[in-house]
Order: sequence, then C-alpha cells, then structure tokens
Amino acid sequence: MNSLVLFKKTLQDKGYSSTRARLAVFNLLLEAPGPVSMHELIDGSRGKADRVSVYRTVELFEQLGISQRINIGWKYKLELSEMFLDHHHHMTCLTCGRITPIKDEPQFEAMLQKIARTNGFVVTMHQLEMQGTCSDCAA
Amino acid sequence: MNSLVLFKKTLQDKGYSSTRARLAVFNLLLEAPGPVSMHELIDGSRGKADRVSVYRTVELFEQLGISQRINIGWKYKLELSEMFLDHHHHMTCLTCGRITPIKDEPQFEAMLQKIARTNGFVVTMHQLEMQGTCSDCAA
DNA sequence: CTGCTTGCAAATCTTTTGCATTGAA
DNA sequence: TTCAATGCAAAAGATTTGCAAGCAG
Repeated sequence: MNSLVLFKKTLQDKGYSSTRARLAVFNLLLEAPGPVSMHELIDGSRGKADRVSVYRTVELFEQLGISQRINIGWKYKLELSEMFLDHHHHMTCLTCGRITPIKDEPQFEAMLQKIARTNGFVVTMHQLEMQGTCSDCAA
Repeated sequence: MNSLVLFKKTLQDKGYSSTRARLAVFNLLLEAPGPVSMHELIDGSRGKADRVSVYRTVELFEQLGISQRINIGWKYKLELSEMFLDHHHHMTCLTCGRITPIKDEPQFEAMLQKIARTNGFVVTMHQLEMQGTCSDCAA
C-alpha cells in the first residue's frame, strides 16, 4: 500500500481525521532524506500548521505508531516508524554531521534479545545510536 | 585509585580547580543508584551550587570525560562515564520505570564494530537503549 | 450540525548568557 | 594576588495549556 494511503487509513481506523496540519507534517517526514528536527518540522509547516499543532501532531503520530523519536546525541529527531520504514539504526558522523541509516542485521537483533533475556527482560523497543567517522570524512 | 581521588586528579591535570559546586555534583553522581536527571542534580545541589553552576559543571564533566548523558526515552539522564564505571547499556522497564544497567557482552561489541565497518564507519561511541518489561513486572 | 482540530496567547520548563563578586591555588 | 568559578538576574529556547473559533465527516 502506498504510504499516503496507509497514513490516511491509519488515522481513519483509529477515529482521527485527516487534516491539513497532519498531512503537512506527514509529508515533511515522508519526503525528508533522513530524520528531521522539531524545528525543521515547525519551519516546514509554516502557513499550513501552527507550531502548537506540530507538537500535537507529533504526539498523536507517536501514539498511533506513525512516527518515532530517535536520539541523536542528547537531542532527538523524528522519522516515520516501522509502519513505513524498515527497522534500522543510525550512525552519526561527528565530522560532517550526516546521519546514515544502518540496515538491520538479524544476527544483531537476535543477540540483543538474548542479552535481554539473560537479564530477565522482555524487550519491546530498542534503539542503537552510533557516532564516529564516515568513510568520506576519514579520507 | 579511589573514585574521589581520580576525580580530583582529573580536574587538576586538566588545569581546573576542585570546587564545592563540582564536588557536590560529582558526589551526587557517585552515590546515585543509577542515572540521574538534571533536575535531580539541581535539587540535590541546593545550597551548594546554583542551577547555573550545575549546568556548567555538567558541561565541563562531559568535556573532561567524567560524566556522560544517556538517553532514556527522548529525555536524557547523567551518569559517570567509563572512567568510573564499566562499559554498559541500559534497560528501562516501561511498567515500573526502573533503569537496569546491562553488563556489556564482548560479542555484542564486536558485532557492532563489524556492522559499522561494513558501512564504512569507524565508531567512536555508541549507546544502546532498550525498553520493555522487567522480570518483577512481568510476574 | 457537532465535536474534533486548530490558532493564538500565555504559562511553564529548560538551558544559556552577561556581569559583578567570590574563592582556590 | 589573580584568574578561574560562582551566583543572580535575565534572556532565549522548547514545550504545554486554556479557550474561542474553524473545519472534517
């Protein structure tokens, strides 16, 4: 199913309406080349949604599993959740600041589960953040 | 070497003085059973350091590698860095909120490096955050 | 229509900055 | 003594709340 359709269907199924503000934020997330900051969302929605609506929209999206916050340093950015994107992690280059999605390794996930189980936990969600130097900057 | 001594030596070696405010924040981090929020540090330092000094102290500590921020959800907390604690990750229980340190698995770290290398990265720092249900709450 | 959504104003909370004073070495 | 470190006031930034008006279904 096309992303936009899936988005609208998700809102509808949960009893929320598809409004201009929500569409605006969703499109920004969809078209962004990577994670987006709250500030960028607010800027990008100018004219279509007030700052406050962006906050409320993001909150709703998280509740519905449409988007999620990911940690970059001690700040956060937003991206579409696994309903729209494959599970992945992020690598931030400390030199150029670029954020690269890292395709998930099944082995890695398996080990994660094992470690959690060993400690008596059932993992619902996890997030791995890596920082370092990308190949471009290493050259 | 005893933590307090190591702490003072670190400040001294880098040319910073050992002051009441810094001692206060360090002790809070040292004695806390786990990661501490900025708010808790500010509260706990009342009478010994102003809110502003706590922020400045935390900034300095990070610069000197004394403490680090860890992500819990989309907020952050502070804890002593690897100069004082073994490398580990955190598991947050979504039911009781308790944060459990997870002892590091060499295998896990190795796999991490491999994944990064495959993507052309050299990893300087990484952080894994897991959320789920702890054994107590599962019962 | 009718209640969910939004915008605007303003309250809160968090973090940073400027500056005169204090304190550690 | 001397410059780093601190406290206080206030600015700046981020996020939340209350409420009347607007819009989707």
